[in-house]
Amino acid sequence: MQQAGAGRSFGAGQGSRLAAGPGGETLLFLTDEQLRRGIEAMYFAYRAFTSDPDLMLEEMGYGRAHHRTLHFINRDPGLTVTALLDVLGVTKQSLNRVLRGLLDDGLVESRVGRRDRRERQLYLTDKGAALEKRLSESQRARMRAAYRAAGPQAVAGFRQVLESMMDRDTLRQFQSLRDLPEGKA
Amino acid sequence: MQQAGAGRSFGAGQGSRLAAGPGGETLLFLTDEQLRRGIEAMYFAYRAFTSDPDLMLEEMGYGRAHHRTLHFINRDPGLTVTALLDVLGVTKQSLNRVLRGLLDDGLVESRVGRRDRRERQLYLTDKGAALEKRLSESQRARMRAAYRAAGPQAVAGFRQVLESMMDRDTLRQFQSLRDLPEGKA
DNA sequence: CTTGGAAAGTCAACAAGACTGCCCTATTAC
DNA sequence: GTAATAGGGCAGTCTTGTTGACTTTCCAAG
Repeated sequence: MQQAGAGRSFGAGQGSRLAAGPGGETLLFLTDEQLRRGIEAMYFAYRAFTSDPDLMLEEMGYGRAHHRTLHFINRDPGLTVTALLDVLGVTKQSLNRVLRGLLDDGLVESRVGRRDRRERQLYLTDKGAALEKRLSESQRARMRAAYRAAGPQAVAGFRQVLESMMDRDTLRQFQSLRDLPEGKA
Repeated sequence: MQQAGAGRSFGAGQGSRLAAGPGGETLLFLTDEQLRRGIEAMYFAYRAFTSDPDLMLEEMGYGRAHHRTLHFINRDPGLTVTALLDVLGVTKQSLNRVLRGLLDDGLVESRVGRRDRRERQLYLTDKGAALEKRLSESQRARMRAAYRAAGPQAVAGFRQVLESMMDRDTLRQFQSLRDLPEGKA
């Protein structure tokens, strides 16, 4: 094992100090330099994180926006365009161009809403699901490897920090995405 | 305390199992769903993470590319254009437009290299340093709050996972950035 | 039943920030 | 003296985001 650099990580033990606060809780003193390292780690990791799907997408004329669209339709089949707009945080026009491409290429299917016939409910076709699977599997593989290399405690910490970094609305959005539709592999 | 959602985090204790591997090392069994949660957390957190600087930048007609440029010039004053190109991972032409803007607006200064007069060494002006400070302080504040909310162990885990997520070259780049120039506040 | 408004789609125009390819100068290295 | 390197500039393209304006479809309240 020993995935890239797993052994000699530079965690919180390097210059940061712990102290008991007035209420007894543990406080962390972090230097600006340590925070900056965290910022840079975030930048580089995110870049690496998106690099595998980006390569596949580029080959077939798609971009990151297509990936995100496929991802959220896959996670919540039948969601409306408005719901998708909300989770992606982009404008209708911006999404529409991407969505039209996916519809034209037969990766996504748009059905008239059952409750409200103005709404369009979005589903992946088999072809779309296949691409989504390819894309997400590459990211899962990277995430899995990182998790394995860093260990269970690190995984918990990773998620805690990421969640704490979100602002209220984003966190709410993230958490409302909690429940998945079916136990798909 | 209790920054947004810090308390009820969904770390590794929810469905993941630990087991002793053949060599005695601890193994983590992660479901695809848990990995997907990690992927989404990364997406939402990164978006939140860049949102504060993005707002400031937009007000003054800059973009994220300007931020990154200022960041790396600030971290390593006097670095050459090629070095900056390398760390940003973009093309010369792409950087050039951004860099020209910063030079024209008097945020960055370009001096002829001392060793090699073909090279241009880049420095922030006072004005540039002031903007960089504003931008990075907003991100440091967010990072600091997240670290405080999540705790020291979480911080270590966060960084371990991020590092493990980088591929070889990215990690090398990240780690070669290790040493900072001076003890600036 | 009509009308107001919401949901969705479409068209046009624009900007940032990536890209490629090509050309040019200054300077260093061989 | 020539080749290679560092950098800059110009032209054009692409993706993905943005506004603004307009239409169609459709539900629901008057």
